[in-house]
Amino acid sequence: MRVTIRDIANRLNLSTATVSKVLSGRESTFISEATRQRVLETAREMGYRPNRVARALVTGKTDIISLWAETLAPYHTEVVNLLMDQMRPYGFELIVTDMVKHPDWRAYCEKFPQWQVDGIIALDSPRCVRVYHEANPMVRTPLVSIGAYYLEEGDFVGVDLYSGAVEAVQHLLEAGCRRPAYLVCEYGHHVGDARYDGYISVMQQAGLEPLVIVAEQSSRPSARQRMHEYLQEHPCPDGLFCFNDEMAIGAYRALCERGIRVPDDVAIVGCDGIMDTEYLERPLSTVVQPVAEMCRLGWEFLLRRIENPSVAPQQVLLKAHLVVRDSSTRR
Amino acid sequence: MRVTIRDIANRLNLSTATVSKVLSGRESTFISEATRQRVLETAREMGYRPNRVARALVTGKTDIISLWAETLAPYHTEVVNLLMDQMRPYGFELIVTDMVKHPDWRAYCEKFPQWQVDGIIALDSPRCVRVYHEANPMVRTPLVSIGAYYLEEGDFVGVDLYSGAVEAVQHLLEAGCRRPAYLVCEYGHHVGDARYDGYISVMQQAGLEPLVIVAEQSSRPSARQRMHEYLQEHPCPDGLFCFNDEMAIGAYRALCERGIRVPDDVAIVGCDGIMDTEYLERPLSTVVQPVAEMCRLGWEFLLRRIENPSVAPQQVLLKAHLVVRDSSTRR
DNA sequence: TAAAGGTAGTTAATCGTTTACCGTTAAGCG
DNA sequence: CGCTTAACGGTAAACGATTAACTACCTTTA
Repeated sequence: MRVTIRDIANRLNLSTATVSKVLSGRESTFISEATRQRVLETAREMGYRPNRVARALVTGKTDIISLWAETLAPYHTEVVNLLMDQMRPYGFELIVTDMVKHPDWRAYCEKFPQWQVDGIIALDSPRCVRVYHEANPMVRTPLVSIGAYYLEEGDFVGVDLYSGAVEAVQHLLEAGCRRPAYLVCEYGHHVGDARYDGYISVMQQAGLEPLVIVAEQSSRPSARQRMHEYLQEHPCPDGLFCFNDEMAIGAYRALCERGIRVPDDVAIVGCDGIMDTEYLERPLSTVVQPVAEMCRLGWEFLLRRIENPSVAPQQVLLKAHLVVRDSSTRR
Repeated sequence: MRVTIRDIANRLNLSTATVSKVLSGRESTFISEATRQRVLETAREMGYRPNRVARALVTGKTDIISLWAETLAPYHTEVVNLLMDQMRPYGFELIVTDMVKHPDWRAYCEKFPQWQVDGIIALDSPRCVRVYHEANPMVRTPLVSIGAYYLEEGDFVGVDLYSGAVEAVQHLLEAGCRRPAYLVCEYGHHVGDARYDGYISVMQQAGLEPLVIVAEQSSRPSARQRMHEYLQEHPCPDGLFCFNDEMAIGAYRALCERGIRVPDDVAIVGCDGIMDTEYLERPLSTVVQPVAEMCRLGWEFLLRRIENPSVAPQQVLLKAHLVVRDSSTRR
C-alpha cells in the first residue's frame, strides 16, 4: 500500500494538517522546527510520495502542460525539445499530442478540458484551437499559439511565413531560375497557404507561370515518390521551393536518383531550417524559422498567464530568414 | 465555473450516483433508458466535461503513460511516434521525459511515483529504472523496458546490439578496411558498451589494432567537430563504425568538408537505421533497430500487465540487422 | 397471499490532499 | 493576578468523482 500523510500523522500523533503543511512546503501557520524535522524524517523513512492527483483535485493545478502539434516530424521535435528546456526549471511535465494522426482530433479537442492541464501550447494548430474554443466557451485554461501567423486572439507568437517565402522565391529567380515550382502537400492548411501566397506573388510580379506540384503528405518518402512520378510525365522545373525541409530532402533524393544535378539543373530551397539541412553532402538552402525565440517567447507568455490569468494578451510577429547554402548556389 | 455531476444531478433531481453511472458508461445497477437520455442531454447542454483528476483519485487510474527516453534525438522520436500509434486506440496520453538533459534525473526518478501514471515505458534508460526501483521497492506500477539488451528483471523487449555491431565491423573488414575506428560519445552507457564490445571482438579476432575516437556527445555537431579535431592530428582511419546514425552523419559531413571521399577513402557504417540515412546523396549503411517490432511488443507487454498486474514477466530479444548502402560499398 | 425477484434510483463512504478557521498553552505585561 | 498575544497545532470541510450497500416499489410465482 501507498504511504499517505495520514500514515505519517498517525505514527507521529499529529494531524494530517500539520503534516501537509510541512510536506507541501507552504506553512500557513507556525510549525516548530522540531516537528518539521520529525515529519520530514518520518516521511523519508516511510518512503512517502505525495499524491499529485489528490493535490491537483484541491488546488486545481496539475503541473502539466499540453503540447498540440500536427506531427512529430523533425521540425516539431526541435520545438518540443526547446520548449522542454524552457519549462524544466519550473517543474512542469509535458504531454505531447500529434493531432494529424489522431483518429478523432476534433472530439479530442472538444473534450480536452477533462484533462485539467495548467496550460496549452498549440504549435501550428489553429484548427484545434478553434474547435477547442468553440466547444468550451467558458473554459479559460491558459493557451498560447505559436507558429505560422494567422488571425488570432489571445497570446500568440507568430512567424511571418509570407515574407520568408517571398525572399526564397526571389532568391531562386536571382539564381537564374525561370520556371521554379512550389512543392507542397495535399492538405491545405494555413502554413502551406502562406508560403503558397509568397510564391505566387513573386511569380506574378516577374511575369512567370506558376507551377505547383502536390504530394500526398509533407514527408520525405511522399515528396520523393511524387517527384519521381512527376518527372516521368513532365519536364524538370529548374527550381524548387518546398513547403518544408522534409519535402525538400525527399525531392532532392529523387533528383539524385534520376541523375539530375543540384543546384546546376535544379536549385532547391526548403523551409523551417531543421538541423538535417546542414548535414547533407550539399547543404540545403532554407528559410529558417526563429525557433529559439519562438519557444522562449511562447513559454514566457504562457507562464505569465498561468501566474496571472487576467493580463492582457500579447502578440508578437517574428521574421523567418533565408539561409543560402549549396543547394541553390550556382557558379 | 466548471460543470460537475452535482450540477447535473440538481438540475434533474437525481442523485450524483445515478448521473455518474450514466456518464461513466458503467452502469452497475439498472437505469431507465428515459433517465439515461435526460442525463446525456443535460450533460451536453451544460457543457459538462468529466474531471479526470477526481476520477483518477478514486479509481487509481490516470490513463497516462510515461515515456522515459535519454533524449529526443531522431531515433527516439521515431520510437515515440510508433508508440503513440500503438497506444492511441486505448485512450492513453503520453508524458515524455528526456532524461539526459534533465537537471536532476536521479531525484526525478526517485520521486516519480507521485505522478500516478498507469504505466512506464523506459527506452534505453536502465539507469533510471534502477534508481526508480531502488528508491521505491514497494511500488508496482507496470513498467516495460525497451531497447538495448542488458540484465533485467520484469517485462523487457531487448535488441541484441552486440551481434549487430559484429556484423557491421565484419562488413567493414570485408570491404577492405584495415584500420576501422569506432566513433562513440563520452558518456559510457550500456548501448555504447555493447557496440564497443562487438567492435573490439571482431578487431581482436582479425588481429587488428582497435582505435576508438571519443566525441563529447552523440550528436551530429559534436561528431563533426570531433572528427575535424582528430583529423588535424592523426591520419585518417579507413573505416568508421559509429555509435549511432547521428554521429555517422556528423562525421560524414566533416569528411566531406575535408575533401575525404566516402566510401573510397573511408567506409562508414552507422547504427539505428533512422530515416535520415536513406536521404543522403550517398545513403548510409547502418545497423537497423527493429523499432516497429520493439514498439509493438513493448506496448503489448505493458498493456497486458496493466490489465493483469500479476502475469509472469515476459522477455524477448530481437536482432538488429545490417543494411548495406553506398557509404560502405566500394567498387 | 406471501415470498421471491426484478427494476430504478439513493445514501454515504471513500480516494489523499489542502486550507480556512478554531483551540490551547504559556509567556509577557501592567 | 488578570488580560493580551504569539506560538503551535488541530478540526473539518472541501475538491469531483466512483461504488458498495441499501431502499422502495412493482411483478411474478407457487
